[in-house]
Order: sequence, then structure tokens, then C-alpha cells
Amino acid sequence: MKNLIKTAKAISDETRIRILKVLLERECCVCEVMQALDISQSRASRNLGILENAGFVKSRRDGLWIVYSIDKQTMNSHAASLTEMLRSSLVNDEIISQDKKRLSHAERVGLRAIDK
Amino acid sequence: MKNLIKTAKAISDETRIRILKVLLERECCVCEVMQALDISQSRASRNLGILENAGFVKSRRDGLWIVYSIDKQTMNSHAASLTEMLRSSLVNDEIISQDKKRLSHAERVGLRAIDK
DNA sequence: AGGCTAAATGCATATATGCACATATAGTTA
DNA sequence: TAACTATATGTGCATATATGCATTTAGCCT
Repeated sequence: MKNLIKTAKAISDETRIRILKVLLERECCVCEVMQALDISQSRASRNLGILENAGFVKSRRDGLWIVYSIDKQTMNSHAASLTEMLRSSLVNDEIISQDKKRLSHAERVGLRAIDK
Repeated sequence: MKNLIKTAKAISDETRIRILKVLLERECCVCEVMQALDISQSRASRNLGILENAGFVKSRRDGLWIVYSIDKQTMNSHAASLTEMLRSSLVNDEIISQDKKRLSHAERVGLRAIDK
């Protein structure tokens, strides 16, 4: 029960839905998620952590970066169901479209390069 | 997007998951939900309202009672996916088992008859 | 029509959630 | 090893959520 609730809460948030939709396109490091969604570093990191804790994504280090990705194998059944639901959802959503467009330009560059 | 979030939030709560599991057994009026989950009248009513607003259940009047039920036809696709996920979940959950047991004794009697 | 009953709701309170800002941490690379 | 960089996290604050209590509402039924 607690696990199911945790899983459901994880996708009950716009930021995390946007992150999952981006990760369904391709794996990303934190700074690429920041760029794709145009959000702060702590916001990206924290929400990725929540998604990881809920079992939606896994992370690995690649040089300076931590890369997050959707892992169908490791995923528990609830997360798998919800991810599958997400895959076919929001296909015409304006926000999601913008995220994907920015994602196509996102690179593995650090904070300084992004701007502020 | 907003609709998806509303749907996900609706099942991100233990009380509402329990209610849905009970309604998957059979349709219930508010007072039967109270008895099955052993919760207050306002808590039952409010959470049923949230589930209805999110598209999981519909309601109809039957004499003195308002009967809530799961309606696969009317349900939007997100709610349908989540309901299907719920159907196969928590089969060995202790709380859910207790709810079902109390449900089997629940009747359409008013507040006075229940007790307090 | 009027009394009676189940359900809905206003209000107050406690808890949970999401975010920004600033700082800490871990790990790479020279 | 030491500096540097991407990521993680402590803290404070604003908002959202869940609930109980008390009351209101809707509408059935005589």
C-alpha cells in the first residue's frame, strides 16, 4: 500500500511528469533536465531523486555527470504501469512539446555555461 | 495535463484507494463506505466526492441513499488505466482485507444505527 | 406540506508538499 | 593531492491537502 501511494504521488506533479516524458525521449543528466524544462538545479535534482526513490528511474555516473534513465527492467509493476500510461499521454501537450524542443538543444554543460 | 494530475492525485491517498477497492467489490452508499472502512461520515463523503470529480466513480440516488459505483463506460482513459492497475493490486493487503470483511456486514442503515 | 434522514459542506487545525536560496558533498581530472 | 564542477541537501516559507466537528442541504415519504 505505502509503495503504491509513493508511486502514485510521484506522478501527481507536473514537474515530475515533464521529467518522465523527457526521459522517455532519452536519458539525461541533471543539467540537461534543467535545460529541457527550464527549471532550477535544485528543483531538477530533487524531483529526479523523488522519481528514483519511487522506482521510476535509475542513475549512473558518467564522468562529471549523473545520468538518469528509465529502466523498465528494474521498475516495479506499479511504476511500469504508470510509465506505460504516460507514454501514450500528453502527445499534443504544449508544455511537453516545448520541453522536447529545448531537450533537442540541451547539452552536458555545467551551470556557468547555461547562464546565471 | 491538469486532468492527468487530478487523476493521479485521486489515487495518491490511502483512504481513496481503500474506497476504490471496496467499490470494485460492489456499489455502495456513503454509509456503507463508512462501515467498510470504519471512518467518519464527512471523511467518506468528501473522498467519494474527490473520486467522482476525478472521474473514477459516478453516483445516483436510490431512495434515501446516494449510491456510488465504478463506471467503466464513463471513465476517462487515465482513470480507467489506474483502476485496472488497482484491480490487480493489494490482493494480500491486511487493511484491504479488513475493509472487505466489514463490507460484507455493511448495510444501508443511517448514522444512528451505526452507533455514535 | 412537513418532518425526518442521508449526504454534503463551511470552518479551523494539523500535516504534507514544492520551491528558492545558499551551502555541502562527492567524485573527477590535472 | 588539490582544485574544480555537477549534483545533493539543509532551511525557511508559501501553498495544498486531509480530517473532525458542527451545521446545512436535498429530497424522500407519510
